[in-house]
Amino acid sequence: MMNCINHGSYLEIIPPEEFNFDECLAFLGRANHEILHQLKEGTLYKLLKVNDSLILFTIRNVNKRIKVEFPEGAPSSIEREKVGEYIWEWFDLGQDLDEFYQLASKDLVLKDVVQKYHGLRIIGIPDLFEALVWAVIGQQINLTFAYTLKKRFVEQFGKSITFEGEQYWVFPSFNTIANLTVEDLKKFQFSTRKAEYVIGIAQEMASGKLSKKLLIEKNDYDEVKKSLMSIRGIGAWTADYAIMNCLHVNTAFPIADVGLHNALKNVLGLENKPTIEEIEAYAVGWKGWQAYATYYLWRSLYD
DNA sequence: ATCCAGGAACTGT
DNA sequence: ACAGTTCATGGA
Repeated sequence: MMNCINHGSYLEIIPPEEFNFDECLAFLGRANHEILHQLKEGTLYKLLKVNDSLILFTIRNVNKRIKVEFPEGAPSSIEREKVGEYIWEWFDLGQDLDEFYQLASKDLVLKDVVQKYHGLRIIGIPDLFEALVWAVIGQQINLTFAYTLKKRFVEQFGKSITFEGEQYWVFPSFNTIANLTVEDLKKFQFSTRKAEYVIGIAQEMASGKLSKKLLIEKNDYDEVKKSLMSIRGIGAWTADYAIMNCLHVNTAFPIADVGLHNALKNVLGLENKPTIEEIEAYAVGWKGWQAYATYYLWRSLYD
């Protein structure tokens, strides 16, 4: 299913028709505090851990294709393949958005945003630990501070390489975090709760009780959500956030999300943020595509 | 100062 | 099952 040509020194990914690389970059570029990727003049830089090696790659748009290069020299063929798979999943390129666009073009709430950001895809978080930790960090604090906490977390416990004077980071492994104490994280302004949640999730994954593979095997949205919510620190919002960003399930719907509420308020020109009941009413026509509806509405917050 | 932030657990009914 | 309270900290 992945449409990727391995040229040896570089990769060429052929995205599906409904894809706009610039829209995706616009979304990625919204977070100027982001530490896990960098955007320079239309080129995206990212460091990826493949087995035990750290691979730096760049991606940019060349003739409607995604060109992937390796500034430090091309890794092995298998590693290049892994990088291609990562990008394919990261940009959710396996998704056929036709049905969503059909549905959204007739929806009063979504009509304008899907037209405006056409070709945008859910730029996910393929790593389950990263997806869950990022969601927990973001719980009930402003995004600016959330990025600050994430930066400290990554710079303290992640790995990095330096290339042409810039440092590139990969997210910490759950094995590293599983061995920390709450105090280790409180030093970086994590609250006691957040520290407990993050370490608990790491331990759950280190023990093998929680993994992306196990969740995928459930192959059922409700089961996956229930399973995630049984973990301390993961409520409905965090579960849906991870399900939409990591497992690419389009029925995931973080309906309590404040960003979604603000987006709806703006898009609809409301006086106040809508209630959950009102959002449920707006969303009756989004069935099967709640995650994409949410994502496009999030995108509208960054204009 | 004051309100709130891409919530969740806990407590009491 | 449901509603109210507490947690924690920085941004605007």
